[in-house]
Amino acid sequence: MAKRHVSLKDLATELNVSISTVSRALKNHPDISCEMTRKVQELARARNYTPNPLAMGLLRQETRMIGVIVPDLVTHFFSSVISGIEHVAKENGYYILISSSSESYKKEVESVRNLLNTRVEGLIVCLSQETKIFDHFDVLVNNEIPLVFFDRVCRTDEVPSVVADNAEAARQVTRHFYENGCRRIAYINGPEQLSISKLRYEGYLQGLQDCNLPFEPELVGSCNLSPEDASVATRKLLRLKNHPDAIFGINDTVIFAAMREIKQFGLTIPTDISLVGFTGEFHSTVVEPSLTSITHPTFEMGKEAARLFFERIQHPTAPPQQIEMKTSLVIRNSSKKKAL
Amino acid sequence: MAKRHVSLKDLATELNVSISTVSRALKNHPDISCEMTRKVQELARARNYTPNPLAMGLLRQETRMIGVIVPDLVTHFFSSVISGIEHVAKENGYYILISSSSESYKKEVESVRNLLNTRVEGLIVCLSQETKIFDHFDVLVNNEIPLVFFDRVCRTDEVPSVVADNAEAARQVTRHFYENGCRRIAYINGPEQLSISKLRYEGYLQGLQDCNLPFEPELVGSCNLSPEDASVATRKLLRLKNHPDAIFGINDTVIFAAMREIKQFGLTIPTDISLVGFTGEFHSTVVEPSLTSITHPTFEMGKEAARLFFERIQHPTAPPQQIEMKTSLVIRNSSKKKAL
DNA sequence: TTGAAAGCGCTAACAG
DNA sequence: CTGTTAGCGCTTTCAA
Repeated sequence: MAKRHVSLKDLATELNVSISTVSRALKNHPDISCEMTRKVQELARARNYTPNPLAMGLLRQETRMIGVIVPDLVTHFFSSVISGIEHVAKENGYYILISSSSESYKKEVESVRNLLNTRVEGLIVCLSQETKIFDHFDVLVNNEIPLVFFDRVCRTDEVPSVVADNAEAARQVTRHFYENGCRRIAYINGPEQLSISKLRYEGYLQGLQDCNLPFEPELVGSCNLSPEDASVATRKLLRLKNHPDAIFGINDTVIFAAMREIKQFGLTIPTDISLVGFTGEFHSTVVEPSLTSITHPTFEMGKEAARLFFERIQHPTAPPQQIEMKTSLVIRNSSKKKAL
Repeated sequence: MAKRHVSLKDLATELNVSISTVSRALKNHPDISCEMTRKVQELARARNYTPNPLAMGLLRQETRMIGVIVPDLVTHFFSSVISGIEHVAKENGYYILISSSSESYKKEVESVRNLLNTRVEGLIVCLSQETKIFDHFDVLVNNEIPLVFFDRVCRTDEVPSVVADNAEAARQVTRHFYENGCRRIAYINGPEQLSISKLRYEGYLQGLQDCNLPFEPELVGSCNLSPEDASVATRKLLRLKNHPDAIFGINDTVIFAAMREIKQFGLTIPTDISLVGFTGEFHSTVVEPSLTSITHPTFEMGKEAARLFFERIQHPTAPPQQIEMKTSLVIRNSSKKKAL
């Protein structure tokens, strides 16, 4: 802050009045004479006065800051959700403080602590993939500090959350495969503790039932969400005596890795293996073949999360809502079997 | 902040000592008896005391927050740079306040104002593509408020900055094309006011000279950085009576759009047209053909920017450095002409 | 219609 | 070794 900002005191001194007069004049308090009010406001503008949020924060016990914890900053999904959060936050005069957990439980716990120490007014969080224990949110829940989860959620009976219609989407994908002639439909899941893993897996199973397809355990892979691990899982599927004719991946990273492996294995998409991902990536359209995928309204998810957050600020004890965002299956070339 | 955090006063009351004693004990002041120090620190831990940064900020006139303004949040380049900034900021106990200008001059100006009003200690900025006037940084420069530019920069004689070796990289790309047999090398530039546009264009020209290739104005396109505009620019190149046999794009968005257009036009990459981008995208490897590209050390750029920022905090009036990051040309399939 | 004073949480100079 | 006091910028009683 180098050169100090001008304060009420500065204005007061210059006008030879008291600080409280200036304070009141600035907010058009009826007690103050029009004359005075005008003079003060004029000077304030001239001197470029803006109230010091630190002082206000100290006084009102509010910082107008929201802490946001995401597993990473660089994937499209998270940066896009953050963008949505930022949008609504800005509308409400709030700033967001972003912290990346790098998919690490330990860092997530630290981030919660640090952000609270910074006196954010609450948190919007997407769980790291390692997180299996949820105690670190006790402080928030017990003290009625606003908390909202998105995408990867927990404790939904106590904490409001925003999610995609995960199960339904996965079910739809499975049926889409079936309708395109696939009969050995594989699924590459994420870490089992993640809500999205559970739900998308369930949807997959339901989809199989819908189509009267048998469930075959060998067709279900899983991975932490790294490209490397996804490649391993894909190769395992490819090496089955009877490889799948369709693969559904839990997210972008997984499906792009799978795509690479399939090509490298010498198989053709979609002729040999159809592929569908769960992604909002711009790049779905730029890969070859273009990728059929379930598309999140990511920006909207961020906006919803922020909206829930502000509701929480208003009514910290209201029963927690869960908002389910509709996804849509965008059909491109990776799932269109040749002549049908 | 719902339930108030515990304060020094709370601890003092509970221990029946003065606030200053508690304050000193907490920082192991030699004046305080071991006995007292122990007792205080124990209680502080038990009550989960953490100093209130608002109070500290007010007192010390520092907020430990850096404002970061980027053109957008969702492209890999920016989210990755932000990630780097966050990393170094965290190491120094600082938080970053992110604001997106959405490539709009007006929003950039607003962001500068808002962030300063929030009392960030300084700004790290990448200019919006619309920005041609740089007055909004006067406040910072004149008041010695730390400011660092990255990637798209201005006023480099007054403000420290981090950039890629733009000209050199573009020159290298041009030569790479030449060495692979291309003779009609096109370049799709960004808005001319951007430093990166100027420099990469210069590099392109130098490259042509190096190879003794004539400069042909019709081979230079330009666009704002949207996919749509990039497509238009590409189509214009493709419709030349004698279309280029190589295209270099100023960034990811442009080159991916170009890739799509070329395919749609019925031409083959790299046989008909070689393609090289300026990108750090993971997706370079997933498109078909895989994309040869100049790769930024984006995360490192963020770290450097933050480092410069902290130097600036230390020495606000030191002569401004410009750090040039080495890029590297990663050769993949999009630029390998068949039999050479 | 205006001013004085207290207090938000903290530190530091000054007393004792 | 510990307490008192002032002050960072602001709002808000309470007094005048």
